[in-house]
Amino acid sequence: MFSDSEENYLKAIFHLERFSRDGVSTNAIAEQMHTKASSVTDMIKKLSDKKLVNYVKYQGVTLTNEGKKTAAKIIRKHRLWEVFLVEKLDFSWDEVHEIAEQLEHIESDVLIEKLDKHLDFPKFDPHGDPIPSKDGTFPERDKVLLSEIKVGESGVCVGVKDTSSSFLKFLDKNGVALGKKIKVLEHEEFDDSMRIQIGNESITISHMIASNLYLKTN
Amino acid sequence: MFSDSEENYLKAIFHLERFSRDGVSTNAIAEQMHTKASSVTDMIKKLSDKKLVNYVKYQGVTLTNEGKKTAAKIIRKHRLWEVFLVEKLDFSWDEVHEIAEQLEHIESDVLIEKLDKHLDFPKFDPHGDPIPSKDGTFPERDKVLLSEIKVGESGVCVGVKDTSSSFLKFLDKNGVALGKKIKVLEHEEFDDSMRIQIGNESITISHMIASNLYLKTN
DNA sequence: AATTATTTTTAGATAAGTCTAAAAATGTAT
DNA sequence: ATACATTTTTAGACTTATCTAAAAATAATT
Repeated sequence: MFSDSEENYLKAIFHLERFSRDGVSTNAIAEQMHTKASSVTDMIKKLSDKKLVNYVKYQGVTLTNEGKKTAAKIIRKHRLWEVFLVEKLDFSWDEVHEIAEQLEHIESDVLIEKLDKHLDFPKFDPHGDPIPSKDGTFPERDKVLLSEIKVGESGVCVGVKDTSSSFLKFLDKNGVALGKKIKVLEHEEFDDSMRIQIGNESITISHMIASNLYLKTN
Repeated sequence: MFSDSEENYLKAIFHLERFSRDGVSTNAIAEQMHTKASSVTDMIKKLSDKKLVNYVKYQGVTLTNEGKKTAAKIIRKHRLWEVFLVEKLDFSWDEVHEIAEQLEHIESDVLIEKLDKHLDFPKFDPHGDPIPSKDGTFPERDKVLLSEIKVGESGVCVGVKDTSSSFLKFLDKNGVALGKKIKVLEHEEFDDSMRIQIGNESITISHMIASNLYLKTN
């Protein structure tokens, strides 16, 4: 249906659209895709011809409904494959991104529905990100950044904001994982660092860390 | 490492090499790949530059050791994915080829070893074809074509020669599957058709069918 | 408002993979 | 062995996706 490259652009625009009120800029896409602005313009024109984005010269792009649906489908595939890699093949959550980047382009509707079933219809991927349903809707979860939680309160870790390998490795090293209960013990005004309880351990984390961890508080 | 196209050519040459004493001809490759002879020549030159095939103009090609190793690796991936699709995702054996054609190009050594383990190190794919090991060696199985088996003798179905969807569908329809016991009841001299016992049924099959089914006789 | 800086687009080039049509080499038959 | 047929290669063109460098449009600053 669409080339890998087209799919990657759609995905990038989808992610960028959530952080920009109006159109997504050419440069923003170029940075996200690690490519040059001129290449982006070329591709945007093609996507526009195919009615996947709304494009006005010099004004950036937005996804059409068709574009959004297509992007959601790719993200669905990516995240389902990530669940597979972690749950079934025993990968750790910081190793799966590159492989899922490849697997997300495999074309077969039957495959992805069977995979979904095999994984027992997961709603969130190993990083806590929502898996869109077949029709493109994202399940919502009321999650709060750890940095917003008051001393004495606690929650369960349900996701990360930053998904870089180095951050995920840091979390693993400190016993932080999805499903773990975290309690805020202290909050240092000066630098917004926190002491938190996780299992039997109590560790100190920087604001940088706390503002990239999502908890579900109930 | 190699492009999808290069990998597909290597695979095609690998399969063709087993049926031709000397080099594989350009036309043979073109037919196998559903492409034109001129395209084959172009690709052959590239593979030759990369030392994956031995090429002398107008003389056809043979795979180098490196080429053979690479081809075996792709076939390994293809067949492991086929096992996954049938065993884990509940596809039937006639539906998996096209999807495996895509999955075989996913690049990750760790992935394929973890998949192998997840599948409990299978030696044969759903069609009974051998899965090469990591180092490129193919497990052997002493199998005989059903057409070679004498009246009164029996064996267990372990593979097919033709793997076309229409043939596999025919087999399913007639209750033939891997692991099924088959006994030869009659052999018609005139057209080499056979009456065979499979489970409680007895069916008549043409020579065309019998010469595309492998049995293990013991 | 005019100038400077930044962003975006265009123009032209390159690489991979494919094709058609024509030329060259090889194989076959009288 | 000469002529015909087939196979293979070459030459040139096309598509997709990318790039650099220059031009055009927009944004920012004095």
